[in-house]
Amino acid sequence: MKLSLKIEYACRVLAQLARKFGTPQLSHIDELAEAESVPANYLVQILNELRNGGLINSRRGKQGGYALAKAPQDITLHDIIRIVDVEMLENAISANGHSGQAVQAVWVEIGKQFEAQTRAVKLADMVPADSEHMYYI
Amino acid sequence: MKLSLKIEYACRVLAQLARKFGTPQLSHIDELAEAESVPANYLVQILNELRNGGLINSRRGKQGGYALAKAPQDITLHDIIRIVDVEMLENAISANGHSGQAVQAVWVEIGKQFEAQTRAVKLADMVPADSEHMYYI
DNA sequence: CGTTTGTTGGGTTGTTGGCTCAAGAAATGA
DNA sequence: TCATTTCTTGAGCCAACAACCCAACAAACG
Repeated sequence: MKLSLKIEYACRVLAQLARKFGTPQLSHIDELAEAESVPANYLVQILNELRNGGLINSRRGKQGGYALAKAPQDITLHDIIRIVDVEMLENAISANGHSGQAVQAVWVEIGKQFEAQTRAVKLADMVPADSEHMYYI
Repeated sequence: MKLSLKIEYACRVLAQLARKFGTPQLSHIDELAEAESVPANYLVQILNELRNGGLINSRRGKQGGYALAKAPQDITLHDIIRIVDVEMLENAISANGHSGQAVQAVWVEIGKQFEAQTRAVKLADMVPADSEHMYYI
């Protein structure tokens, strides 16, 4: 399974934000970039998309930063992919050629299975167990 | 689920060859390219990889052409992908950053599921039912 | 007002998927 | 043996895109 760095980065950064969920603490870009080994200048774009997608909130100015907008149990992998790399979920295979229909049908089915799996995975599943700051339900 | 055109082409062309499996007929490139709407010049490469991968046989000269090397029931989608686009099966996600391990684990699992599905699909499943030339078992 | 943070939009750059082309080798048959 | 047909091999092209950088701007706060 091949995936874009963008998705990988988004998952890691969201997992990092999940650690502080429930606390009033905000994380800023440089902290996140440092903690999750993501280029800060690229992370800017990803965070913007995640905010526009409604997964995180942000505040500007002093004491500004980012925080999850929902509980880690309420964010699925599907949500993340849909926001940062929707192309991965679209099934772009054509039905051209004599065998196009039959081949397409097989791949559509595989695509459905994949989508179902992304819906089953929660952000909470991607937060390391040894997380120091536990979020309280 | 996003996939390369190369895989799409390979599936269609193999499905086309599957129709003639069991007969002594060989298909040549132009026929295959025409029947499955694949650029002939590109198809050359794909057929070479499939031959090197052991899925098809070829003969040069007059009355030359291509034919399946195995029965359509004995070729899996996994075989096809491994030969023409192995990258799709490798899981290239890193474990960098504080949350890298946990995120990687989730994706490795999804990758395993995907691989299992590709192993379950046979070339025979991609051959249109309305195929004129039926191969005999 | 000045500093700190996020916001926005525009580059840049290297890689590669998809495709083309041409010279060569083998098989056939006349 | 020669011409024709087919596959074989290797090289090269090109637009598009992933990944990343940067600078000007806006708002929050003390």
